Amino acid sequence: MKRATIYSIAEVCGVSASTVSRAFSRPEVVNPEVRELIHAKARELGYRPNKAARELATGRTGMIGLLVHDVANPFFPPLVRAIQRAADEMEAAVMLVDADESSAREVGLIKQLKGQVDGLVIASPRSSSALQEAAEGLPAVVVNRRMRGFPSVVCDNTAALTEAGRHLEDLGHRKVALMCGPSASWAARQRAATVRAWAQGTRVTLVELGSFAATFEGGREAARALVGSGATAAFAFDDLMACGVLSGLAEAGVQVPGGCSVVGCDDVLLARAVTPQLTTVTAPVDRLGRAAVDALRRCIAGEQVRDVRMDGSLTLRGSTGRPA
Amino acid sequence: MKRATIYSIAEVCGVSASTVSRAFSRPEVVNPEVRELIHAKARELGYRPNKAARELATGRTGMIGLLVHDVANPFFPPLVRAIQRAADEMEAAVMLVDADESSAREVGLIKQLKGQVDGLVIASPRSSSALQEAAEGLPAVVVNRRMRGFPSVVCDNTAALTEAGRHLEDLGHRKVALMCGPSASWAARQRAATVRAWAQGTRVTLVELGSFAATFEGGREAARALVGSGATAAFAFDDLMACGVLSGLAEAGVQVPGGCSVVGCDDVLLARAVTPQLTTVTAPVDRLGRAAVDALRRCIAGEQVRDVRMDGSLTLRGSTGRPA
DNA sequence: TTGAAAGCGCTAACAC
DNA sequence: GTGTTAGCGCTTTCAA
Repeated sequence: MKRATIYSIAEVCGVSASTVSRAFSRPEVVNPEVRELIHAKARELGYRPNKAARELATGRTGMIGLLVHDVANPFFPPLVRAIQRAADEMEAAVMLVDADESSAREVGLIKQLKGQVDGLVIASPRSSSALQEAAEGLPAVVVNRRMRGFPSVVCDNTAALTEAGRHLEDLGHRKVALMCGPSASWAARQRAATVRAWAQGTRVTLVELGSFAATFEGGREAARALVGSGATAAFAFDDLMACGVLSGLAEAGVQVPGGCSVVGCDDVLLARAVTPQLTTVTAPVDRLGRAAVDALRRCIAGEQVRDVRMDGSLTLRGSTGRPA
Repeated sequence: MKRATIYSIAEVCGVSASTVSRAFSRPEVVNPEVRELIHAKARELGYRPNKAARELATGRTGMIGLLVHDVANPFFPPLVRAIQRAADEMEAAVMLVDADESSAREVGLIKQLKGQVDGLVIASPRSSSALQEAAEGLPAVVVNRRMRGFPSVVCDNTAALTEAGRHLEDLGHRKVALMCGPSASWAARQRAATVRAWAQGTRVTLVELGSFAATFEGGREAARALVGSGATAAFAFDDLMACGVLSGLAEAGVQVPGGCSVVGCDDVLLARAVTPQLTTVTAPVDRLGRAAVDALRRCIAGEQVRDVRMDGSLTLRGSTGRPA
């Protein structure tokens, strides 16, 4: 009682194995009647093509790798889900690998992945030339950062962050803190640059704090720096940090938004789960994931792929308000 | 300039391909000198065994599937990470598939996975006979629930929840709410049963609310029910729900823990990110993941595998205190 | 439109 | 210890 193969089907249908193969891979070239017969029998026998055999013959695995910096960071799971869905639609399976926050592991993982996947989506905020080198020869796209040598799919937060700045200014804030993320992070640099650019030519004084780790703890640390800064509002690098800031401020007895307003970035689940809920920049995660897979598909097909950028949007919630 | 194969190495070394194959798969049976030569040349040529070929020959893929109900639920990412690490150590790759919270999708996914993986870790809170049927013939273990027909690795929260109950009683609570999770969830039933059992024979009156969705929103809904209940403390099904409860209580103007204490379960990242931080039952996620992979390995090897249970532990934080 | 046949890279008897 | 050989299941020329 073995699994059905093209041979067993061929036998049942009285045709050759190659015809069965073609009935699936290039249906249009086989006689419609024969094709239908083959499909019918295949279904009946529960035929499922053997991926390994196909891979061995074609060199294609039907899998795409997804390298994430740290699955436990709340930004990633929705992205993983989105990528998975998109891959699903193109009949590809996703092999997830978590770099465990270690850039060193990343290059090892990529090398392992090579030959196991047809292409790679890199969702890692840090760059490294070692990483580029490791991915050499493997079609790959980078998501949520730009990186030399790879097509990228990024969320552009410029407009939304600028809007957030104006929002703070409108509320009457005149001294705003910028709590920077890790300088190795592309997104952190981008966001910081955006906020600085916005502050130019406004009546707002920008106080730069940090950098801090892009973690909850990093945010608590940032809060301690924030308390003495005199700022009445603050941009956190991301929502995770922003939540840490909320926690730190609460501990210091500072009301939010009365004593200090806080703006996050990404709009992860967490952002809605804290009190007050975070004003933040919402990233179009589903679209990012879909675009990444799509770009990768084209990479694999050998097409030239252009960078994709899509805008984040400002989402106002309870963590911003008038200074007391 | 093609990739090295056992043949190219064989040629360079002046031995047969089988010897090269053996030098890797069963090194002890080949002449040490020859073996070293082969390994040296292999390294030099950058040889990486072709997984597809091996799979085709052996029938083993070297991959394990990981079916999660919803990666975006904060409970899962750390588990995914742990499983991944453990799999890594046994040279297996993890294929993650997200059921997108749909039990129906789960069975489809399992069928797809079949033949692509050597075994399956099922991390899904809902049972279904369809699921069992789908996994028929595929070595599989279930994590964080028990399920007929599969070995399971679960966190037993009985002791810790009971301890939490005593803690509340000691603090002076006499009316405690139990906010039940989805009745389809094994964990929800377990936890509810534990809390009920604890309440028996104490001076505490238990008020059962729900069931509610195991989501943040479900928690907010639960909070509305909680407010009118007269309870001064509440067990939430899990941390996510507990966070929703905090949010709902804040909205209703109820202080935590002064107006109402809240106990969560799982100790996800979120639990520490909210204010006040949640008193909760900490699950040994890393050990759960490791045990699951280990059990699966043995399943695949054909060994008889027994259920594994490990205890959760009570973690006291700010969300519990004396009733005002 | 179909079939025969070679081959993808590796493993696993089996014989030496 | 080592080589020979026969597959694993599929794709893909090439002929018919």
